[in-house]
Amino acid sequence: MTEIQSLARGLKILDLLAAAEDTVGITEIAEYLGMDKSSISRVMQTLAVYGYAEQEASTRRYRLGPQVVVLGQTLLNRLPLRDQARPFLQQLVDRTGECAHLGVLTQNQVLYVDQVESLATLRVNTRIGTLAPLHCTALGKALISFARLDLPEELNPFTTRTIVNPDVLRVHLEQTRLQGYAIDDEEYNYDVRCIAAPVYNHDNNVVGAIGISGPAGRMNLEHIPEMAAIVCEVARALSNRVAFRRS
Amino acid sequence: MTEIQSLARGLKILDLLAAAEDTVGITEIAEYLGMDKSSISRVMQTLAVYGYAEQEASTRRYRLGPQVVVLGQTLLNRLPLRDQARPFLQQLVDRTGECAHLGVLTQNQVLYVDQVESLATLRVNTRIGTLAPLHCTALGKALISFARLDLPEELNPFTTRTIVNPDVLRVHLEQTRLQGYAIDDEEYNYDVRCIAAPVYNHDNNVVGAIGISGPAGRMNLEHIPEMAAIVCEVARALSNRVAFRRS
DNA sequence: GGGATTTGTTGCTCAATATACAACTGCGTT
DNA sequence: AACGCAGTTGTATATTGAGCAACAAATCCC
Repeated sequence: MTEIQSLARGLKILDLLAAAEDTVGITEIAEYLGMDKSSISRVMQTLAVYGYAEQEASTRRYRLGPQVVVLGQTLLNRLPLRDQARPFLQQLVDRTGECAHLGVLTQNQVLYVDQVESLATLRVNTRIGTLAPLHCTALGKALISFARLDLPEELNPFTTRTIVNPDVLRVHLEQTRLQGYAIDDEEYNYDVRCIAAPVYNHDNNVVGAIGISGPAGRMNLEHIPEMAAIVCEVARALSNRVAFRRS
Repeated sequence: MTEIQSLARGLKILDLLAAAEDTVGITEIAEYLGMDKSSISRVMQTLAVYGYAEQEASTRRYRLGPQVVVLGQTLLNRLPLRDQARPFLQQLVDRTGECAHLGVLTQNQVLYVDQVESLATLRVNTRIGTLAPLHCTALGKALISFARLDLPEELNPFTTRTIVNPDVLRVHLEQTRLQGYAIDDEEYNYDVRCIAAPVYNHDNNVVGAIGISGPAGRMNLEHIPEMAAIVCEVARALSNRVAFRRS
């Protein structure tokens, strides 16, 4: 694996620009990458020429450029699942009162590609474009368990409830498969529970997962079965739609 | 201006991946850039490592990776104007029945950063993430005329109505400024007319523009004044909101 | 089914080029 | 007004990325 260093530098800088709160100066970037600021200056000029970065005229500092939006939306618009899922996400919100999300598998992570917010004052907001781990989110667990994928190598803990033992996780996923839906019981964020179910295409491949997230108070353990039933029902309806099956 | 070539190549490839309908093979890319496929192979590996491209397992061809969504959404979420504008765009749709858009200026182009669709059967759909020229779109003309920016160097024609003469455009923009709103009268797309007005912050700087787009039939010349009045009113209300002014 | 063709990956060499240093410019500060 | 700080530009050198060629793998096509 030969990695092209100057390209990799540029991409790392884009990541850095995204992680930064606001604009970033060339000196900071140079420090961060352990390089000379003159080199970074030229990298930034290149990124700017192609619209991936933008220099603020007044401060000469840099931020992400419009081209990243163009690319991001291009990819999102290319997911037909996304348009199809929208009304079903809305239905989930209407029927459960919690925020609904659509996730797909990429690079051993879940990518949240759509979201419908609930009207509740206290609500969970996972923005579109978020990447999250597979082993401790409901969407992620739905994806790996129903698509029968391998476990991720690293099972990092995020809360004390995160399942970090591969054997325990395997059993848990088997159980998930049997019950037809996945649950995240404060395994990624404290006070947040999620329920998710898979979406299939006409070849019976898992193409994504939809689910709801809410505060642990409302999503308490006795409500979960009925909410899960709704999630499963809507996910099944969406699968039928995706697979061109009628009803 | 010293451009870093290997980075530039990577960025060009991202643009290419976005322009492509579906996946792209390495040979095609190499041909397109006039390079050896081995070199491109390594570029693609680098892009893939950082999540900017993704290789389809079955065909070994490449597409955009999830990271571009992450970056794109990061930038969109960083625009506070976007969240603030949403209900005002909705109001435009409710009151005019046409699609409403929010645009900001970047790199001498308008970037469409939000959209609310109308319910009409025949409607104009300009997706988020679209970049469009300044001189022949209502949003673009609103941005340059009210922000008193220089004209773009190139005034490319898109329809027979596109204004390509700088002097004519200057007069037109002056008129736009006087009447308080900008019009695109089939200057970018045939059968589409748009109306837009600027949004100001508390320093009285133009931070964006909002407007509506519809088929020329409904947006006919006698309806435009009343629709323009609504656009101006809503844009003013949004400006007040943005500037923390009350009412 | 199997040879042929197309497509993507890897090893290796050499020339192109990206890097660091240093000098320069422009801003803001004290 | 002088200083200090941040970003840009010129230039020499060593790194590194490009191309060639061989390899691997998948697809085509008879």
